[in-house]
Amino acid sequence: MKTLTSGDIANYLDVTQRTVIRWINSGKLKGFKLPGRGNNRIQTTDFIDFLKQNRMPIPDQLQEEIGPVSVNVLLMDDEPAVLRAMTRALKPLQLNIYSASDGFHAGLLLEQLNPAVIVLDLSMPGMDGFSVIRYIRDEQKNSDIRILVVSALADQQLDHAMAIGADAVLSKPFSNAQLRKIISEWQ
Amino acid sequence: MKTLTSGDIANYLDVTQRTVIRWINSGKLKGFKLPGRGNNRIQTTDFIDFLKQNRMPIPDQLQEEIGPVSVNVLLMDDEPAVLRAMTRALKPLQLNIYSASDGFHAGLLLEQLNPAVIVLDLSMPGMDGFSVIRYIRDEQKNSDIRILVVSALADQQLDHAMAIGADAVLSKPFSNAQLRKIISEWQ
DNA sequence: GTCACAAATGTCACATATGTCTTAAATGTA
DNA sequence: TACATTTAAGACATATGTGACATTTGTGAC
Repeated sequence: MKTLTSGDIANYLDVTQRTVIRWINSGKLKGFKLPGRGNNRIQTTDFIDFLKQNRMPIPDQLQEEIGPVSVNVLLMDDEPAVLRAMTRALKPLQLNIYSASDGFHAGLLLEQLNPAVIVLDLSMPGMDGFSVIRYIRDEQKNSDIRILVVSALADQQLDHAMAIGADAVLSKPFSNAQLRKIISEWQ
Repeated sequence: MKTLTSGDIANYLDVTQRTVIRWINSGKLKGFKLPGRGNNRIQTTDFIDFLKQNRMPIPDQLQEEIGPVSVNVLLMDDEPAVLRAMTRALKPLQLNIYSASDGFHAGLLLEQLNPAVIVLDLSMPGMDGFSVIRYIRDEQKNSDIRILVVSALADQQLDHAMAIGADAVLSKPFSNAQLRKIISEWQ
């Protein structure tokens, strides 16, 4: 179990150790206390989660520890043709692109890949797109996932998607360039 | 009696061995001393108690020590009423019962729980029950999962389910006793 | 712009927990 | 047995948590 001290994190982020301790005590940063006087230890993975959740850059030294991170993108749409088109459109971005055409595989891949980005069609048979967004946003473990909603539904529905946690929406039909632009901005 | 040395614990917690010895000597961590020079030994259970008391994370390697692995059962059916009925029926068996009423949650829970048993309705909207069976049987990691198919479809379909990997089938409607009997035989 | 205000972060001192280093003895291993 | 490795303990160095207070930052009103 690799852990960091409050001082380590203070150095990483160029903040005072005092501040790190306050984050820990207020629950913003997960950690645990040694039995002595309560010196703090933070697991590296928890620290990285903390960084991702707050959209903070990951220090170079930590990048080495966790190895090269593969950026996974998960496309959810019930039309295979749309999936193929989006895959082609995103190919130049050098990401690992996976796609699911039904709810079962969407759920499977979401757990397996822990993707950085999800492109979600709101209207898939047997699966409520809104509940997918809600699920992701309620699971703090997944809360650093970026969600792009693509749909042919009315603007009102898209607004609702944004309200419950989507990071961006795109009305169908859209161009490859539009899709690429949004995704690439999240790298 | 499985015991740990001060060095073992130091490694587990990413602390100095010197610190572990201080915890033991101050009574914070329960242990006993060998007659020679007083080298310390700590029982695994005492160590785990210590971790729990101080709200410290339990290292992965020790997870197995803390008790029997729970047996998870995953029910997949699109009708909540059926899920509730099956849950009630299986309650006496003392299992951890989870249920999914759509493909998305079915996939999620399958990955999360790594269940020992799956009860699968073949006809769920937006999800092909046969492809679920095929998926599970193709993934060797999941190959020890028992699959019980419940369905109102014709016998021919049930035979096909058996052919591609189901362990048992049950025609709807069925009794609580029938369901319990099959699941309990798999324990 | 600037003014005010609240919240977050920084500074400092002090007691103490933890780390470092060394050495001799115990334990592991063949 | 003989050798390698681990261990406990002392002495000292360093890092840590806390409280009280100073400073900076973000925000909205004017």
